[in-house]
Amino acid sequence: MDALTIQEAAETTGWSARMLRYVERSGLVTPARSSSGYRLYGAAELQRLRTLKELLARFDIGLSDVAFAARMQSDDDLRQAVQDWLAAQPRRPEHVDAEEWLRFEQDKHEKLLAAA
Amino acid sequence: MDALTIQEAAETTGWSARMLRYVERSGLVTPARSSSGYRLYGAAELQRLRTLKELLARFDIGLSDVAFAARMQSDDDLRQAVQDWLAAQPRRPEHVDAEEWLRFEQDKHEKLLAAA
DNA sequence: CAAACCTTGACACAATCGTGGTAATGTTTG
DNA sequence: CAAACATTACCACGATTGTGTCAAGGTTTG
Repeated sequence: MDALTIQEAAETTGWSARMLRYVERSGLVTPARSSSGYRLYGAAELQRLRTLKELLARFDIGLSDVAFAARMQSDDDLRQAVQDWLAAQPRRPEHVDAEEWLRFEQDKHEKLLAAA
Repeated sequence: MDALTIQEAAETTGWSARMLRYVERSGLVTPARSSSGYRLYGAAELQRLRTLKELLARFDIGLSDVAFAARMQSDDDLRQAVQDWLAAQPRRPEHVDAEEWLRFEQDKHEKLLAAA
């Protein structure tokens, strides 16, 4: 199985060569290097690039989001701290005022409409 | 009264009133509302604001990062897709590839020369 | 050797994030 | 009632993300 240069990889994955370098800088897909420094994309990298593209599009998320998820996965302290913080909020505010505030908002809008 | 207005909450949490509204818009800390629409920060929200501030500072991450983590936690499909993608990652960059590729290339050249 | 690649670095630009302000207007309170 | 405070909506501005392009120079290859 041979490896593709950045331009070839770009053509077969739908990314631009510029973005392949950016993706690499983000730490998400790191191709091997030839002895003279050329990036070499193998089958594994190409597959990861294609699925990454699909992942971003499907959920409308960014490279930075996936990079953060990767950081959370590799940094135990970070993952623990974030999950602890998120876990401390399982339910919605149960305030009875919510409903009343909604009516208030509606009133405000009606007033604005009436004033026009 | 155990609920603070936005200005009082700002003073006791270290956030600015402006940022408390921004944090709310990010979906991370949502105070209750009075019947006239005023934000009401209770002990739980104040605590969450303080720990959130500490979390961001400690790991040098942004609100958007925590917001993404929250989205991953509540969206099963997203979490699954991201974790699947990350799980398919090669353990660690094996720099063996460059050498092997080099040998492969040399072989190819030798074969080509031999065939000529 | 020359064309066509590759590399890093830099300039550029739109969009978003993280903050701070101000304005117009409604609410609470001394 | 007036001062103080809330609300939303907007303007502003630096930093980051995502993307393109171009320059200067090394590499591969016909």
